Amino acid sequence: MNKYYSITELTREFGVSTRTLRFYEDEGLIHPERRGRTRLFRAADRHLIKEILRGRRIGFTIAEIREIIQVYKDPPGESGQLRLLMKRVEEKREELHQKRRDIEETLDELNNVEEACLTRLAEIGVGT
Amino acid sequence: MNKYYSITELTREFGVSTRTLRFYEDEGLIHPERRGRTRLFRAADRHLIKEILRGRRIGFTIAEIREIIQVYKDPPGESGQLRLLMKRVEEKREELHQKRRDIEETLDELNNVEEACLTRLAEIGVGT
DNA sequence: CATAATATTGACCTTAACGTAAAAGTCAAA
DNA sequence: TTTGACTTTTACGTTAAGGTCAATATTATG
Repeated sequence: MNKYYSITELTREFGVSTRTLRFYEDEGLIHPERRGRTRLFRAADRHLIKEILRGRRIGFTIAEIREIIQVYKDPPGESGQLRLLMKRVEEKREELHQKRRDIEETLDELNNVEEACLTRLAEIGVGT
Repeated sequence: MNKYYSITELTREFGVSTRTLRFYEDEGLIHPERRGRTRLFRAADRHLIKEILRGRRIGFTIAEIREIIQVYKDPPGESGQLRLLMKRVEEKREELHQKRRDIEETLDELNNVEEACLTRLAEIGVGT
């Protein structure tokens, strides 16, 4: 095991461009190894990419994602920093709860739209 | 009743700038009335703004939001269009489901971070 | 060995969603 | 009447997150 992933391998798996992965490296989110100039991605990098993309999907900015990664890499030791972090965590939680409510409401609306479509189709269907 | 809202009234309620509301008008999302040059917003506009901002929070683009509003304003009558719309609805639903999963996972992670903080704080607290 | 696939860096380009600043008009209150 | 709050339009600026293109390796394979 201990496999390496090539960049295109990962772009195919995740449906992103090489530019995107290089961009994430430039932004300090990932740090693939190198053989010569070529990037070699480890399972850990792959996993990190997965998390980055998840963050992206829910609307986190690169800066926010970087911050989160930083916290995992080296968590704060001082109590003031810890409290600050907890406050930020609480804020993010609120934000995500709101987003979840937004999604629920929108899903309800989509259901309504679909039903309206079906009703209308049935009406039309009768006359066809 | 039948009240009008001024633009600043709404910016305060929703925490957005006047630029934003004017932008939404330029983009054809809302159509406030006018008295002279001044915009007068109705309850319906206010409600629409609420929906626009909800869409924004879950990552919809202006174009997508406009499209949704359009569907409500004048739903397609032809069966081909209806089927197309239903397909789009299904896609959106998938997207939102994914997003909801992403949020759940991230909320779990936030919980972990918080717990780690508390644990660490307790450790430090002992020695302080 | 030639071709195709894949890799690199560097540089400029693009799009969305507003921000910001300028110049000017309206209206109420002190 | 002047100050302050609010309004308008026009127009250029900004930021994030990559896209796109060029020029150049490296590598595998038929």
